[in-house]
Formats: sequence, C-alpha cells, structure tokens
Amino acid sequence: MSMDQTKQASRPGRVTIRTVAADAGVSVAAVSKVLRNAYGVSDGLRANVLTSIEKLGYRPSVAARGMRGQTYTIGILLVEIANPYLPQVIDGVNDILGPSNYQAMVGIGRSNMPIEASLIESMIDYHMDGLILVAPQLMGEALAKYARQIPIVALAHHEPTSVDYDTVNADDQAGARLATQALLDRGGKPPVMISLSYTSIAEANVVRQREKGYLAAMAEAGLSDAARIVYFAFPDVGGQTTVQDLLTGADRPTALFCWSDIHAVVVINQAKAMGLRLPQDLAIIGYDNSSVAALPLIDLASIDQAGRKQGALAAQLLLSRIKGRRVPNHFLLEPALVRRSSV
Amino acid sequence: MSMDQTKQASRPGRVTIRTVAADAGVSVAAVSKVLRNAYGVSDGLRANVLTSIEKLGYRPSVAARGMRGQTYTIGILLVEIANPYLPQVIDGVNDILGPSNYQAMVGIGRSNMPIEASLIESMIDYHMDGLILVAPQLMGEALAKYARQIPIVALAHHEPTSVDYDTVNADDQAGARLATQALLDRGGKPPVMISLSYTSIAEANVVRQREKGYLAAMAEAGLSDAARIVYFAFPDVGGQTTVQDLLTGADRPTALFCWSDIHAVVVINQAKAMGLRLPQDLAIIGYDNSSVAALPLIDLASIDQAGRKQGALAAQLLLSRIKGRRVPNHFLLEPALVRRSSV
DNA sequence: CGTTCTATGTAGAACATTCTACAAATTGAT
DNA sequence: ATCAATTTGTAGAATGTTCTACATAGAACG
Repeated sequence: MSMDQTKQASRPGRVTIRTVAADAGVSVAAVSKVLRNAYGVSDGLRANVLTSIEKLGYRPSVAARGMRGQTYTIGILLVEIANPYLPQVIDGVNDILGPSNYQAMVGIGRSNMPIEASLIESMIDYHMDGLILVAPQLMGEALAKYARQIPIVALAHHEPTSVDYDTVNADDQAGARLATQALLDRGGKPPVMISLSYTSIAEANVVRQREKGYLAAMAEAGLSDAARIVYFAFPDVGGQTTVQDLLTGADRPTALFCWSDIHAVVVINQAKAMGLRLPQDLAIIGYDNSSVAALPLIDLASIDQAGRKQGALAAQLLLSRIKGRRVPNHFLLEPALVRRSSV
Repeated sequence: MSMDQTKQASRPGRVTIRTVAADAGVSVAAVSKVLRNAYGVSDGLRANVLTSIEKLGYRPSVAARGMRGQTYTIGILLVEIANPYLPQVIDGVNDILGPSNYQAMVGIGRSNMPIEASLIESMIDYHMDGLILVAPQLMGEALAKYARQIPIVALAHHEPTSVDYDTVNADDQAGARLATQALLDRGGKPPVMISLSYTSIAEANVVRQREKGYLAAMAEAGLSDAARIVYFAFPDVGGQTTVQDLLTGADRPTALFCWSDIHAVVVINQAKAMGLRLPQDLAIIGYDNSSVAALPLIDLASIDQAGRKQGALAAQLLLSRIKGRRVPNHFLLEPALVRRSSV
C-alpha cells in the first residue's frame, strides 16, 4: 500500500478525492470506485472511505467528472417561463429525478431559436448526461444532429417518426377535437379558435397540432367553411383589442376554443367586461387545466393534459436512454375534458 | 514551430482545442490565448485561429474550462417557479448577460431548504463563476459559508449587513406602507393583510418585510390593535375557504392588502363570486404589478417593484464581484403604487 | 554592432476525476 | 500442496482546458 500519490492538494481549502484517499489511507482509484458504486470494493474499505468523505465534507467536482465520465446532471430546456403548464412538467421530472442521484439544471429559451440552440450547445459543452426539451422550436435534422451527441427526449413536440430522440406528448389533436366537439354539441354558431401567433409553422408545434384538431373536428361536422382561427401573442396587451374586435363584430361567435388557459383568461375578462354572460352568450374552453381555470369566478372548462405525468415519463425515458437504449420511444397520452361552468 | 503536440483526438467526432491548433498550424496555447482574448496574439494569428474555429465548428468544453479557469456560466436559483414576478427577474438578468459572454443556468428550489442547499452546492461543484439567489430560504451564516466559496448576489432577500455577499431588493416595507396608507386614506374599516403561510420566520424574507411594513403603517395610524394578518399557502385550494371565512364574518373587512397578486386574484374571485362590489364594498391592493393585475376585469391596484430592473442590477453586481470586487454592495429600490379600479 | 526591450509564440504542468490494465491476496478445487 | 479462479486494491493514462515560465525574433537604443 504505497502512499506516494499524496501530493498535497494545491489550494489548502479544496477537499479533493486525493485528500479523501490520504485520510482513509487508500488509493485514489479506490475512492473513485466507492463513489461510483463500482465493482471490487470490500465492505471494510467502503465504510472506511465513506467515513472520511463524511468527515471531510468531500463533494466530487462535477467539472472534473464531466471530463471523463458522467456528470449525473440532466438539462431541461424550457421555451419560455411564463406558461403555467411548465411548473407541472418540472414537478413531474423531479418526481423521478429526486430518488435517483441525478440533478436537473434548467435553461430558458425565451421563445428564440438561436438562444435555444446556444443553450443546447452549452448543455452539451457541460457534458450533461441528457436533455429534456420542452416544446422546443428546433426540429427535424437540427434536433437529430444534437441527439447524436447527447441523449434527448422532446416533450410537447410532435415528431413521432424521429429515430434519434424520444418524444412524449399529450394528443393535442385529440384534445382540440374534444373541445371543439363539446362546443359543437351545444349548438349555436360554429366555434372559433383563439390561437397563438407564432413565427414557426412547424407541424411539430403543439399549437399547430391543436389547430389541426380543431379543423378536423369542424370538417367532420361539415363546417369546414365556417372554421375560423384568430391569433394573438402572449404576453400582449394588443391581444385585448383583437378579442374586443372579435366580440363586437356583427358575426360575434357564441363559442370559443382557446389554445391555452392564459389566452382564455384574457378572453373571459374581455367578455365579462363587455357584459356577456358565460356560457349563455359565450361558451369557452381552454387548454392545460391550470390552477387559474379552477378559480370560482373564472371556472373555465379546459383540456387536461397531465403535465406532471408527461414530465415523469420524459425523465424515465431519458434515464433509460442514458443507460444505453437506442431504439426510439414515442408516447402519446390521452387528454381529457374537464367540464366547468364556462361551457 | 514543432507540431509534435498533434496526438490526434481520441474520439474522431469531438473537435478539441488540439484539432483547432493542428488545423491552424499553431500551438494549443496560442489557440487558448485567442479564446480568452489574452495578451500576446498577433492579428495574423488571431485571424488564422478564428478561421479554423469557424471551419471546424469548435466549441470549448465548459467542463474542461471549469477545471482550471472560468466557466463563463452563472447560476440562478429560484425559490419556486410559479410566481409571475420571476420571469421579470430572469429577463433583467438576461438583459445584462446577453451582450456579455456569460450564460445562465437555472436551478429550481421548490421552496425546500435542503433542495436549495443541494442546488447551490451543485452549482459550486460545477465551478460556476457566480450565483444569483432569488428569494432564498437560506440566510446568515449558512449563506455566508457558500459566499466564501463563490460570488453570490441575493435578490429579494433582506440582509443589508451581510459582508460576504451583495443584496438587491425593492424596499418591501416601504411598498407595504404605501399600500396600507392608500387603503387607510379611503376610510372604512381598518385594512387586513393577506399573507403567505410559510415555515421560515426569517427577517430576510420579503413576505415578512411586507408584514412589518403593514404593521408599521397601522401603528403610525394608531391602529396597532386593529391590525390583522390572515395566512394561506400557494397554490392551495384551501385558501379559498380561508378567504370565504374572512369575507362572511360579521367583522368583514372593507380593505385588503395582499402580499402578492396571485393571492389577490384568488381573493377578487371569491369576493366577486359573493356579490361584493370592488372597490365600494371591498378595496384591494396586490403586490408585483404582474400582467394579470392589468386585465380589465381584474384591474387590480398593485405595488410595482421593477423586477426586471432588479434582475439587471443583480447581474451587474455579480459580474463586478466576479471581476474581483470584495466590498459588499446593498441596493434598495423604491417601489411605487400603481392605482387601478380596485382601490 | 552589441545590448536591452518588447512582442509573439510554445512547452508542459496543473486541474480532479474516471477507468483500463494489472498486481497481490485470497479462495476453491483437485 | 498445487494450480486456477476470484476478489480486492493500485498505478497511471486520459480527458480538454488554462496559464506560468520560457524561447525566439525583431526593434530600439546607445
């Protein structure tokens, strides 16, 4: 048992794997094995090393780990941060990561493709073990290129044929259909959809999928010609004007399907401010079943897409991919309509 | 110019600083100098190296960088993710970080002190260059201990006497005073405060500071005995019951000051559902001046605390601390009351 | 022309881990 | 006992940067 490796850590403050090895009277390699739960460690040695680690308050350097092995960190990329659906997803991911020895770091894309790409590259440069991308704007080959460098699971992103990364989604077309049909069943004028104005027209986008679902439901009802989609951005005060115009027109609709609860709340406000009664004068269904929808005065019917479950599923898929799985997995969960007084 | 250093990167895929050096026909050290804008590089060499970097699509490994020098990454720790005030702060931070060559990574504390501590430790293990902690639960010596290992700026955290880290705050006591006085000026029964139920009773906590401001304003008006604070959690459906009880009681208040707009929205909903008119029957002032407050039907008066400005300021302070500043800096911004129809 | 400066570039140690290859010790089988 | 197999531990290369110390070549100066 030669101890010559003990060449005193340079900065007196920092406790490294060397300090631990010296303290425990074993080799650096032995400590590393204990840390990684690797094969070939006796119970005595393990206990020994763990005692020293505890005593010295040693914490392995993620940076150094990243250079050779794993970092035990996964990156979560969010399109933006304001949507109330996202906390649910994060909670789901943490449900799975908590018991594991993995940590999550979050990057915020700010709905901007270059920023998004740069964040993904940063996460790769960090040697993170894998990424969960939530509603990314990147897609197709651009995404596949990254996925060949690092395990990726895309959430709220419809590309069920991708071979290099997994996807987890609620069936947004089905959700939109559900909402549209519920509105059609009430009778009255044909429902109008309120959607998000966006730059990308990608099929993979959840908003686009919801529009498809709406159009499909309208077509099935023989109302293709009456289908109408109105767009505005979020957050955007101008949106209120758009809504006002829509509700003041002669052909004022009696039913609205909103791509998201956040838009629906704006609409409800505008409608009530104009003295319209819900649901008699105007029926509304939102999307995400977020906490605002449940508020008594809002009491907004909404499509529940189990964000937390999606997050958990994505985390599980990512971990299995990190463990070596190569075959792609694509999940499509069934959304459900939560009925409330707005419909 | 010996080229013996060119020992072919092991994995054919990865482009390292070696690959670049070989391609440009210079030493590894030279490339490193160019990357860091270090002294002693001719224009010719710089151009040469930059061309190769561009051509090969080289990106430095943050992990490797972290082992010796800087990572050019700062960590942002958020208490939780649901509060609409947080996106503002993030935007502010990014306003400053964008033009610099720094990246931000976010950790989400989930209002849980052990998770928070573990995230901070992770960020240190990552060799991040500095941290911005938003409304952390940790404080005092526990925080100072970390601050001696890594530059820290605490935001929405009142410890103006700390010497190891900077703080940036809006003056929450002043904000609460402003709100309380505005409610007192209206006459009617003495205003009640709606606050957040929390585990920590720390003075540093912004909510606690707002309570202090409320109590101070009441005392100044000679109404100390009438001061009353009602608590509920977020997100919490039970909160609605609490509010209902408050508004049904015989001593139903006519004015409410809410620690946050998110609580205020719950209260407004309950009040309107009960048929109360705002502001005739009940005046309400919230906090944060978030986007919901501006919605026509809500139209909630609120205390604006310039979250974006706070974020930007915190980022500037952190960068200067990273550059070597040691003397602590403590900023206290003035909040302002935004009047709307709810008051 | 020598000498000193300055500008430019290079070699190679250092950083804190992982992990392969191997040595030593122990166990098991005959 | 002897040999093979297994278990336990170690040495040291490898990872991709930064950065100190140094080498070299001109320029400036007397």
